[in-house]
Amino acid sequence: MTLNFWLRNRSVILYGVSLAVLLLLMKWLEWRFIIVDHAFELYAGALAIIFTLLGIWLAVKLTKPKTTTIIVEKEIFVKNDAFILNTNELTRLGLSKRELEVLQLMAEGLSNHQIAERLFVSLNTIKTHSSKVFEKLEVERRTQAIDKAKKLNLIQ
Amino acid sequence: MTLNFWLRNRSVILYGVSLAVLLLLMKWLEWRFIIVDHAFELYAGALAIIFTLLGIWLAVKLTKPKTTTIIVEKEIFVKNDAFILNTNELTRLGLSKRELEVLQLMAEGLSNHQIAERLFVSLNTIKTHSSKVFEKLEVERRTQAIDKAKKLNLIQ
DNA sequence: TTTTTGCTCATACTTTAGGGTGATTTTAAT
DNA sequence: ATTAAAATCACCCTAAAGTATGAGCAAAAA
Repeated sequence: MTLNFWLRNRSVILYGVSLAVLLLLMKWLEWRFIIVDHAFELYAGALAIIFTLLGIWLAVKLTKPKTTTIIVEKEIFVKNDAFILNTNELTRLGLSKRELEVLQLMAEGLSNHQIAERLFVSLNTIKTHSSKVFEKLEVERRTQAIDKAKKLNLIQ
Repeated sequence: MTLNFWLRNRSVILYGVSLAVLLLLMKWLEWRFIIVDHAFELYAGALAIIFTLLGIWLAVKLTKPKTTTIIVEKEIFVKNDAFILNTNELTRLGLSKRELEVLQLMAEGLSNHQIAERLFVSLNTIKTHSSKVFEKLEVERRTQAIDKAKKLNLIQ
C-alpha cells in the first residue's frame, strides 16, 4: 500500500523533494555568495525559468496526451460482379423463364444436347427454345445471343 | 461534476497542495534554522506557483496533439470495364496472336465465315485456328471457349 | 544452316446448330 | 369456361461448326 502510493505519486514527491533541495541550495548559495548585485532579480528570474520548465515537464508527464482522430476515407474500387437482372429488358424482349434458362446454359458452353439432358427435355424442345430466343433477341447464332444477353444483363 | 473536476485535475491539485505543504515546511524550517526575510520566501513561493502554472498552460497550449489517422475503407462499386489481359495464362496455354484474335471475334458472335472475311483469310483457315484454340483451351465448342477465355481474362 | 513455329489453305467427313412447320399439353389470365 | 401464352415434341432440311489429315510458306529461333 505504501509502496503503491510511492509508485503512483513519485512524480509529485520527487518534485517536492527536489524543490526543497533546490531552495536549500539556493539559500546556501545566497548565504555563501551574497555579495552579488541584483541578487534578488537573478534569483527570481532563475526561479521563473526553473518553475516554468517544471510546469511544462509536469504537464507533459501528467496530462493525458491530446489525440486528434483524423478519419480518412480510402476509396476501394470493387469489381461489381453483383449481377442484377435487367427485368425491364427481359419483359421488353418477351423472353420466357424457360427461354432465359436455356440461354443461361448456352452461355455456360453447353451444347443443345447437354441442355436437353440437364433440363430433362428432348433435343427438339431445346432447339425450339433456342430458335425463339434468337428471334426475340434478333440474332442468328448462339454466340451472338450470349454476347447480347450479357451486355443487356439478362444473364451472368 | 465536482468529483469529475477532481478526477480530471488531481495531478494539478495534488501539486498545488504539496507545494503549499512544502512552503509551510520550508517556513517551519526557516523559522527553526534560518533567519531570513519572510517576504522573500512568500514571493518566491508565489513565483514558483505562477510560473509552474504558466509552464503547464504553455505545455498544454503549445504541444501538438498526437494525431491518430483512421483509414476508413469506402467501397466504390465500379463496372470493371478496364480489361487487363492475363498474359501469364496466355503464354501458359500457348495461344498465338492470331488464335486470340479469332477467339475474340468468336466471342463477339461472329460466324467462322464472318471471321474469315474480317481477317481476309479463308473459312478453312478459321476452322483450323478455332480447332487449335479449342485444343489449347481444352474445350469442344466455341461457346465453351468463349466462357473459359472470359473467365481467364484472355478476352474482353 | 537447320529447325521450329505460326499462319495459311485444302479436302473429306461428322456433328451440331438453326430454320420452318405443325401439333399436343400444360399453365396462366380473362 | 374460354382464351392465350408457354412448354413440350416431332420431322425435314440446310447451314454452320468441328475433326482429321496433309501441305506450302515465311519468319523466328536454335
